[in-house]
Amino acid sequence: MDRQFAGIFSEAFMILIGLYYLRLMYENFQRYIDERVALCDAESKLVRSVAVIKKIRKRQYLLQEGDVWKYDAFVSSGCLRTYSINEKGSEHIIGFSIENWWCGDRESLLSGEPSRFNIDAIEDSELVMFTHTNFEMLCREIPAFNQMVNNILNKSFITQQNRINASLSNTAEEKYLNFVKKYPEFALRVPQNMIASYLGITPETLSRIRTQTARNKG
Amino acid sequence: MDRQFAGIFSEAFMILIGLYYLRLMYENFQRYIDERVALCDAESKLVRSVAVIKKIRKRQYLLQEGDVWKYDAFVSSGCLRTYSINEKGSEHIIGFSIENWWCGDRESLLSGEPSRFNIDAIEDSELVMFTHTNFEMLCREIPAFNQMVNNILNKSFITQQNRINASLSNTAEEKYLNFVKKYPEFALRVPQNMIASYLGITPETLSRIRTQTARNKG
DNA sequence: GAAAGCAATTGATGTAGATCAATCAGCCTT
DNA sequence: AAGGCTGATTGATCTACATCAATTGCTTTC
Repeated sequence: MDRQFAGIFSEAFMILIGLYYLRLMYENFQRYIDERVALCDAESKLVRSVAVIKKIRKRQYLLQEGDVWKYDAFVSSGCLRTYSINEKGSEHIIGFSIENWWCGDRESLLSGEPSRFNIDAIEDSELVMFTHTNFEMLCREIPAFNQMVNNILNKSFITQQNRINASLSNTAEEKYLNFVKKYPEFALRVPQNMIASYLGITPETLSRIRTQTARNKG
Repeated sequence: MDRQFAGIFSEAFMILIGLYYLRLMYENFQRYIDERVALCDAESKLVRSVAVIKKIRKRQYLLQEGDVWKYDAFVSSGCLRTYSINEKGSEHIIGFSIENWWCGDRESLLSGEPSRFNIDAIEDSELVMFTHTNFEMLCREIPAFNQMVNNILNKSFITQQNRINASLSNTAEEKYLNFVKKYPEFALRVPQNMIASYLGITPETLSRIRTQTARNKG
């Protein structure tokens, strides 16, 4: 009897912990939204009602090449990478996503074609996801939400433009130094070989660049 | 008396020709819109009422580094390039815009900061331009217009994503062959040295690639 | 706590593509 | 028709970065 009680208790406890975590994970997204737009109570509830929370472990795939991507996904904690694999079998990292970034393959999402990219977790991660249908509904129903999404898209566009410019104009060393300046968080969390891949250089070259610049600084 | 009449006549004639051209230039934009959205008469007129038509000559600047870009610009004929100049003084072409493309510097437009890019005409060109304030008004007043703009932005984002992927994954030759496949119009109209700059290779390398691939095809 | 993976470093060597330089061809100008 | 630009081609050489290979220090795993 005692034991049974303990069992029930611990089960209930686990459920509570589970709910608590879910709340935490969503709260980060809530905060992100609140910082950007002022939603009324009904609107907030609408958003919350279609949000799906997903946890994925380090090394786990969120998307595999060949699959169709159907979500809009917000990273509430952790870190993921989006990358392609070319015919020669080498990986090239298109982008990283940490807390408060979005991730996914927009091309596959909008075209309905299978993705040419892979996305996997570099750290255990937590996501707030929306099916694209729901996401479009939110954009339609909540103009301010739509406006926010638009801003994000605009910013991403600009970021990519700058990355293209950098890839054309800069040497390997310049690319790395600019990267560190622009994304110091990444430089600390992401393994060096992945940063190299993102910059379009080999891990060996990046290692040499680092020892050289460190030497020059004294 | 005769001569004076001839003068007036020819002047009126020139004005008519001028008006005719303006109509033509705008018509291309009108067609572009009509292919994408169904606007009612009042909406079409609203768009037309804030459109400004601009002609620029080959080699003329549309935007110079350091200036703030304030427009949304549609290319109704001709061809332009957007490029940056790095500290070493070398030019790098970020993008080309031909008929039915848009051009400008979104970063400067949205941030209000001076642009780091130059835009000039590769051919005599005709543009339909909107001040950003007017353009935002159109997006606000005409939901379908807003939707169209959003689609364009999404597509541009995807295009850039793919360009980044190509720049990381492909050899110079692959980049060129993909470029020709994807944008055959450009390959014909744009001088080779500019294509090289766009691809991030030197004109010499591009020339060698071309002779080699031609030889291989027999 | 040994074994197995994985990431980073360092060295030796290779190469795609850059740079430098000269020539050539097609133009616009006068 | 002649000179002057601009862009393309070709050759010789150079170099930034890649590739290959070995070593070392880690985490992860059983």
